[in-house]
Amino acid sequence: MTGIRRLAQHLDISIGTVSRALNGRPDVNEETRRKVLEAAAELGYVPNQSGRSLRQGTTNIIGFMMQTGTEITGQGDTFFMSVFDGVQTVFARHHLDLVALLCSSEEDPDDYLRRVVARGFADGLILSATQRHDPRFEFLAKRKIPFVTLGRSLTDVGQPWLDLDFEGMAQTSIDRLVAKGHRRIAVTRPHDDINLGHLFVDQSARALAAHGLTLDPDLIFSSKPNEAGGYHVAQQLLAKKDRPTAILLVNETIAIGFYRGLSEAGLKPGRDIAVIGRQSPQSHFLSPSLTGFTLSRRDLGIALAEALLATMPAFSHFYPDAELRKIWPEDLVEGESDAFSLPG
Amino acid sequence: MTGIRRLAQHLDISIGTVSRALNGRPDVNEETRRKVLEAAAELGYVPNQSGRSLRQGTTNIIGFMMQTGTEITGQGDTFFMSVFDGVQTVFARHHLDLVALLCSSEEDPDDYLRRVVARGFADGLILSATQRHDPRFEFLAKRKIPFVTLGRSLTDVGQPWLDLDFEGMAQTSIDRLVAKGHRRIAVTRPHDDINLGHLFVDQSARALAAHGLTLDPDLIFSSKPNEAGGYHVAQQLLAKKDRPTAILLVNETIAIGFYRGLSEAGLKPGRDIAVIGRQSPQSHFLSPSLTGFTLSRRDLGIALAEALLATMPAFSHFYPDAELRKIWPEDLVEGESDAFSLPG
DNA sequence: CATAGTACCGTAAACGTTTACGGTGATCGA
DNA sequence: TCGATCACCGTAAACGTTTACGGTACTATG
Repeated sequence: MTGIRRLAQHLDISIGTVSRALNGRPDVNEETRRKVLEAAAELGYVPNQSGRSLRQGTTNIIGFMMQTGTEITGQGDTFFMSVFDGVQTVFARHHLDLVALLCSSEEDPDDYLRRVVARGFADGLILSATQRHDPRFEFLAKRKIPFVTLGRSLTDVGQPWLDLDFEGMAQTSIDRLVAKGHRRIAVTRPHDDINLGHLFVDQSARALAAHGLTLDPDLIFSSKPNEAGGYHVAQQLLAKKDRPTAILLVNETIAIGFYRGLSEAGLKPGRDIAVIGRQSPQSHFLSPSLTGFTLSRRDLGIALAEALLATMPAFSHFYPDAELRKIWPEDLVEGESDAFSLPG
Repeated sequence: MTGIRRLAQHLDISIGTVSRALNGRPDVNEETRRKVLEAAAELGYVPNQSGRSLRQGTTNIIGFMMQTGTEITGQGDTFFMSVFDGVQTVFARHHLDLVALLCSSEEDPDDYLRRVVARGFADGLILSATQRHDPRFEFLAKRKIPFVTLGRSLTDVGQPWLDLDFEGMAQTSIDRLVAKGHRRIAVTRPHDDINLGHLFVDQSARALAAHGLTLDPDLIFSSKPNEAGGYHVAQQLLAKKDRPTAILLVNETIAIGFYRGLSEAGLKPGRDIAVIGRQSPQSHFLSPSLTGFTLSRRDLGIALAEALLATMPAFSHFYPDAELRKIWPEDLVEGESDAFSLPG
């Protein structure tokens, strides 16, 4: 005798009533409900998730898909941990659990997702590292699995998304640097086809064009999103004959390596080259201090969770006016790294 | 008509045979097995996990419990991502999935674990951030849930564990610094009751004692395991009248903040104070280069997975001689940060 | 008092698997 | 030819829930 049956026997009532009492159904006497809850606590009863989800086709789990490989690690770390925390605070209100679905670097992300969905693992999903053309979107849409993405994509199936304001960052940065007299400005972009790279580079080019300048294709540096990538960017940059006077770093983690690369060549950000990047817990301890964009990762996680729940029938009424598609604003924190300016 | 029943109907055989074919049972004709597998692939059939786990009481999921809070983030980031990758490569061989169980910073870890277990969420667990006295151990042992911990504890319920060699690191570091003439050596430790702090500090004291020296309680700095913690340690250290000439940093992430704190006061590691810490992807880009310990996180993950599986009846025969309790060796990478030495 | 309505509860089916058990036809040895 | 063995397959129960449905006792209403 296990589970709900044990509880029912202990109370000498039917399992149906026990279930109703526990699930807050109206048609159960408040007195018996009290007894049931009491006994459940006493016996440490927790509903078996397999039985429950088999019956209702729902798992109370939301999956956040991530890759465990070392390549993506650079941006996967503390950033997501903080986002998770925001997501959790929202989910906790609805008794939903968040788990990170860890796709091994050895497995194809699309295959992995297929498996997860077919198994009926989660009621909803959060995707990140969205590719420019992302087959996962259509797959999920076809199966009617609610999901939200952190990152826009050209593949649009009507799902909600949140994204960082890469275009705004590009625009603001370029305007700022041009105002300081810079004409030859470099940008970085991730090495893969992740969508944010396109957004950032394209907008940088447009912003430069608005000032009558062009983005030299030779000054677009691809880099892996980690410290080593930044170091490599510095090396590439230093090898150029006609060195740029300013650079935009799209990724948060590469600044550290980039600084190191510069300093090994005797160069200093803010004195010899203007650098604008993005803030992170690590970058706060760079010297000279980094001029860069910042945002509340926790708030981002909250918004992400709300956008997802707003599209799930069971929860949508809680979030009637959630922002389903939002470009998240970022603030520029002024540091010393872009102090370098050129005579008008 | 769904699931296995659909598949069976499509092939015009019974669901029992389909199930046996898919699960590799011996008593099924190889020809029919081929047909079943073919049809399964064609129709994209994947067994429903709820049904399966309800029946067999097993989930094929291993959970890695983590906290999402920002405090622990400092050590939760890239370190675990790499460990995950190693764990995954082992699990993939057995069709086990690894998920990260994200305990919100707002929830008590013990309560969270209780919930996870009661729900029958995972077949096995990996715990990290082990406390000196960790109630989770006894709880899991009582329920006979297989688990392995990353980190020793005073609470021993016979479970396998792997741990970093904090005592070895302390010993090696102290010996090395004493040989360079240092007498007044500071150490750091995590701010909470996590076990590794005790191991590290105690062994440092013993190692000093072996040289006839003592560990000044005033030179034991508690810090949060992140960059800000390191910065704070530097400030505390600089405020001492009788400043130590060397310091051991137990955590990987604090070096960056510590460096920054020193440099703001015009001090330089390796010139004004000897620093020994632990390597991380970030620390590679510190200047002067950090003398510190390193290890293969991926291999650690592999060993962790093997130790866990060795204690699970269904898999133990695959790992007859897995190391169930191992202190993981680390290598010292010599950098410039401990170049500072004192006259004999 | 008869009827309708209400509040509460028990019964049993259903979710999708796995697997013990039994059954069928074929092969084989005597 | 006949039983025994074997390879293979179908049947049905079971895992722990939820929930539609129906039933009972009580209350209200006329």
